[in-house]
Amino acid sequence: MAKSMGEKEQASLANASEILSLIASSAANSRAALLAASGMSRVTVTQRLNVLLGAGLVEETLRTLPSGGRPTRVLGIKGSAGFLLVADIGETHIHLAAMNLVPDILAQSTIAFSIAEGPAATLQRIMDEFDKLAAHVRESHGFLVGVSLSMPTPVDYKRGRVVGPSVLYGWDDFDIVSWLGRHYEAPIYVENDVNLMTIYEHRHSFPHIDDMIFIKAGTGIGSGIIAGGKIFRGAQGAAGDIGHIQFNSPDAPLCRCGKLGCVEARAGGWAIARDLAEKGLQAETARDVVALVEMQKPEAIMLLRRAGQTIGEVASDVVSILNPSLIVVGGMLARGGDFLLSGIRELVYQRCLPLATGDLQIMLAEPKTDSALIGAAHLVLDDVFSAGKVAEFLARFTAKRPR
Amino acid sequence: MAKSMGEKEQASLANASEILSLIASSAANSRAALLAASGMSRVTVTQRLNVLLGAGLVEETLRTLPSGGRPTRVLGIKGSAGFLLVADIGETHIHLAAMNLVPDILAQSTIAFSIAEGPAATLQRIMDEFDKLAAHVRESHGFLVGVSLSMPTPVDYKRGRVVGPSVLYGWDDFDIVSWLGRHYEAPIYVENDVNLMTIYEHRHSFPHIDDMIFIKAGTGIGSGIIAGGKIFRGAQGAAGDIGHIQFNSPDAPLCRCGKLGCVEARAGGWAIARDLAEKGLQAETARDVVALVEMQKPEAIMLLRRAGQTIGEVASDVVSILNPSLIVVGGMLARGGDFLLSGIRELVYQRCLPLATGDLQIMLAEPKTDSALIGAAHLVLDDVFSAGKVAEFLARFTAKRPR
DNA sequence: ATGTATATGTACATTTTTGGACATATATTG
DNA sequence: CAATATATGTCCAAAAATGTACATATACAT
Repeated sequence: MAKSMGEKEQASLANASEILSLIASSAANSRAALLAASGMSRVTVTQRLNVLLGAGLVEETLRTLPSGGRPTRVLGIKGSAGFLLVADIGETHIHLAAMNLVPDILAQSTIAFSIAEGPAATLQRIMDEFDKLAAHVRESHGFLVGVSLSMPTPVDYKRGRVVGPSVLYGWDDFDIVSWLGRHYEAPIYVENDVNLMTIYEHRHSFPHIDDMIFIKAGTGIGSGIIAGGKIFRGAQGAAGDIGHIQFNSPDAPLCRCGKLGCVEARAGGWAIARDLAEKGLQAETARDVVALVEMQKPEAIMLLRRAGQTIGEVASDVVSILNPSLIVVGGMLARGGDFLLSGIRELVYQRCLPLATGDLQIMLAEPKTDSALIGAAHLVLDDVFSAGKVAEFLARFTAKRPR
Repeated sequence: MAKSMGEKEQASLANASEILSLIASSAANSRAALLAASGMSRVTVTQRLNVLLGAGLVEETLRTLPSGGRPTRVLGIKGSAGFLLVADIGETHIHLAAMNLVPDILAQSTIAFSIAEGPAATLQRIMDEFDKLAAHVRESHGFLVGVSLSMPTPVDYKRGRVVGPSVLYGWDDFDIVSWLGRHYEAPIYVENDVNLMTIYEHRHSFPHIDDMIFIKAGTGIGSGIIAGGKIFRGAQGAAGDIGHIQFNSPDAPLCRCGKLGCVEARAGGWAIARDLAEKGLQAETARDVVALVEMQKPEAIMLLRRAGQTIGEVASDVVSILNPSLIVVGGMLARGGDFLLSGIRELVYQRCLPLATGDLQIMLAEPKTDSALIGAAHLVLDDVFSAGKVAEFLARFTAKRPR
């Protein structure tokens, strides 16, 4: 009898997948909205929702919506229904975290990273660290929902690996997803850090904007594209790679990529530091550049503004091509205040047609260290709860939780 | 009793919407595929499909797929289940057609167009001409499914109107969709011609390519973007407007838009004609330019190749930003043979990172006069049969057809 | 406090959908 | 030609979803 009960509930959970997907994707956050969005009858919605509430996957939040009558109870995924393991691989350090499904960071740590170690050894160290982090949360959040890695390089998202020659020698074409997949019974995601920061900005600050660009101006220059409300990756996952667009000029500087006159070689943090050093100022990194700007050094301010103009030049191309309604500028250089931004705005308004700039907003991102990490969590959650994959999630949930 | 039968069939038709959508969108073209795609039981699929077959909306095509057993009968929308009225407004002429749902052209005509007439008078003349065309097909294709207009200007698709100052003085912000909507009981669509040509290329020649660009090189220069398998329009419908991206150079020519050094002012048909005329050759239009190239005039060949390089320069920006897997080049200048194409390829391969160009194809479109018209039809059909709108289509179908 | 509006739960008869089981159609293979 | 594989139709009992009616919860307005 107990078994048949278990089976029954399992079956019901499987049926509740559509409801779960709607709630998780924020497509519907109340019973009434579920009714409208699902097209199912009230009875069915109630039943399936009750299954989800009973299973602890969904909860009624404290928030209610005024309605002129009994207030609407707002529904949401229960943050503690599971946990995620995410890691942001930088050029010198790896930042790791265990997160709930909100997603909030529950536990985090940082370990050193050396490219020389190679992918397998590095991934092994990440797994070891993940084990420690998981130990903190496994009791309270029982269920590993997904694993997600942020990479400082181009990533072919579909194939789950780093592509193209990049700062990570030896990682090119290493099948990260398969390697990690052998050790976890949860889906693995690998994505480029700029795309993840873009997802964070979109999901966190501008969820209702469908077409936007995030520009990361740090050591290098990169961007991420939200098109029709979703991250746009292109054929190889290389979309948004604006750092190596070239401009002709007599003094075109040599870029790290071997070409002349790339945006990055003109406006990247390393390029500004190079130019400052030439002028006798102490600067090696993007952080140094910002420090000099904060110290009101006129050379640094001038170069940051000029970098903004260069970025504005590509940004104006992006605006002409994509016609976004918002450009968010983040990365270390964006912490240098409005000098960068005003340079960007200047060029965009100068070079784009009024049609494209009429409703265009250009603004700085709020400084946020963990944005790639949180973006990596959103990536997992969006995929796992997507219409096509909720069923799979529910199957794993049912299999793993204690009966 | 007869009435209750009618109601019954009507109700069944409404239920068949999902099946219809799957067939119309080519997401499933056989009973087995419908089973898999819909998730419904075989019995239900059979029943609903029979309703659609009975109503004459869907048919078994003559084509079968080999299966190692009884061959799969391929299903498709019945072309004669309805008709479309489409018009392609050019700068001097309007090309109109009545089309079936394949979509094929059933009847067509061309009328003169003068901008001075203004939108209301022009639309009235289009409607008159549509009436004549509809007379030819109403008997055999009873049901007006949709009306679609191709415009030679930027269009805000969502708002259904021409936007921005353009060659169509007086049309800016005129609410075309509402105006026509008062006269037809069918949905009205208005879209930019380059986007429609892009849709045609995608749907007709490259349906399985998800990320591609169509560049129209004619009098002006424009482009359309397919991102994730769908046309991408941006916030105001101005995405793909590459003709007015500027390049700095000492000799930057003045553009029609008032800026200096736009792509169009360097490589558009009018710009090449201008340069040829300066060299003493007889040329006013893009067609003249191509004629001179076909006559092997070295000046014309040189300028066409240089135009290709200029277009290649923007194309390389587009590739860096969007990472498409295909660029198709069409428009009048594309009929000048490979000179334009080789210029484009040269610059793209020179300026883009290998990651983005590795799997990139760049090719000429097949010359096709009606591509905007057919694209306009695809636009209607894709929307009308989309998951969210099939139900509405079925309701109109049921209401209009004779009982 | 009372009335009204909206949100939400539940029992039950009715209608739909599903899962098999069984039957037939039409290829390919030997 | 027989054997086999896949495609497809249909009957029927079982399961699921729906519509309806009735009941309760909680806010706002008077």
